[in-house]
Amino acid sequence: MELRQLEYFMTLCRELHFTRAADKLGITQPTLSHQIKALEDEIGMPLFDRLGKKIAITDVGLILSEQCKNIFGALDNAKEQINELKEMTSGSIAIATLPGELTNLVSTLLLDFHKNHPDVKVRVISSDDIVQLVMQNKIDFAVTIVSSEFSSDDERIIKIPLYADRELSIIPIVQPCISREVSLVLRKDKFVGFGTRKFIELLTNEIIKLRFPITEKSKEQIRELTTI
Amino acid sequence: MELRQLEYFMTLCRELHFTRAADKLGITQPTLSHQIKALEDEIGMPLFDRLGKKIAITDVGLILSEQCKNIFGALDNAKEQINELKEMTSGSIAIATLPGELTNLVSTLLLDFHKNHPDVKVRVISSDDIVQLVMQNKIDFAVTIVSSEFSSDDERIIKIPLYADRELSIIPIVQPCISREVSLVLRKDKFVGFGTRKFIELLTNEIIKLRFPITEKSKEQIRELTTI
DNA sequence: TAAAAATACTCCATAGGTATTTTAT
DNA sequence: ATAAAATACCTATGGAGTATTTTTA
Repeated sequence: MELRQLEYFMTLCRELHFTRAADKLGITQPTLSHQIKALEDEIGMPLFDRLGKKIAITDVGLILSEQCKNIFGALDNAKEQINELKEMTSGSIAIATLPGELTNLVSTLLLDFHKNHPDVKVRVISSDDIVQLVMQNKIDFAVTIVSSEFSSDDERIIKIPLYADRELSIIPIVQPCISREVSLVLRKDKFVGFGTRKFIELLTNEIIKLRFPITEKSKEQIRELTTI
Repeated sequence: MELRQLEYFMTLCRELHFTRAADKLGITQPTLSHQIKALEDEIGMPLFDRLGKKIAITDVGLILSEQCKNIFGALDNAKEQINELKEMTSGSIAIATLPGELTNLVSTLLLDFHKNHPDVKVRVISSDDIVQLVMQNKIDFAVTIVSSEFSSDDERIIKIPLYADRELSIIPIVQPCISREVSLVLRKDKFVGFGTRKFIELLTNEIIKLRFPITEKSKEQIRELTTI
């Protein structure tokens, strides 16, 4: 069984007409007949009922066609995801972070990223006036700390919260809610194109991974405090 | 791209060693190298990093392998389902029903079944002493009305409720609960083998479909009564 | 009898093999 | 020095084509 044969089969399912299906596939009718027969022989049961000039799909054919939808769906997914990756293997990305811990955090991630995508030029800018840089299109996106109520007056700006300090607020008595959060800030119109979306996914995953132990530790400390 | 190549690819993913993978596949190492290269050429990116003697899967390879799992999963499903159908295309089935409406119901379904599986001999017995027939192995299974508390003293007997009259009991004032239900009765040791399982699935689906409008209508009537 | 599918055969593209070279431990 | 992958080249299976026959509406 080969993908080519399944492709032929699915076209014939749609057309229910050998000559027409063969035409759509850019092959001749005898070739299609042969390949369908080969499939049927391998399966050991007919896929179509030959009712004179008309043909109809059998139960077996129906089962196969259902699974073929999954197969070709998976192939499409693979192609789409790979194309996203391809877009990441060239071009350049400029990122800004607040000076301090965040800069180190992002830098570490970028070392890994550079290893996997050596052809992508990445520039990291450490600045205090980050949102301005995003708005002026000087950088692709920024990782920074903003108040959780932050929303830019510019509609093109998107804020993606990565983690919030107020995680600790589950015990408000011990630690009052700090309403600020580490966020990814970027322009809406930058969100698509040259693999930025994929890169952001990667970045957020890694940041969440990195921060997780800290959060855990905090929770542990809180639990200790509360179980006295 | 062909299934054969994806098969090769998945084996190489597991082995991470061309010679060993080729050996497992029953082909030679150069053939495997060729086919993997052909895949990589078609995709336009390497699937494996060649690090001297060791090889490692790339991000692209990882994406493809994930989707391949879905593809081969779908193929396995197709094969399994088709094999179930195959078992249904020969042999014989004997069914018993209570005289009356049920017999007609089942007969209608059997006409369709016979059309799709002309090689299967189906015998329908209309009898009052149904459970006895099942227990004596004289029939494969029965569709009958039993009390909802029914359970045979014979451990080999299985009861599969198809639908219950007490559906109506949601408004106990209008229609008191009738604790009897239409059930499929069969022997546990008959449950597997020559497609009986698949046929029961088909039968229950059809019966539920046939009864559904009636149930719906009842529900409608009930709603009308209650919304006065 | 006309239109569609099946069959018979021929051809060549490519999967697969053998022999060898290259490369990295 | 050795083990593994890549490369070169050859072979042959089977996918695809043309010509023809069979079938049925």
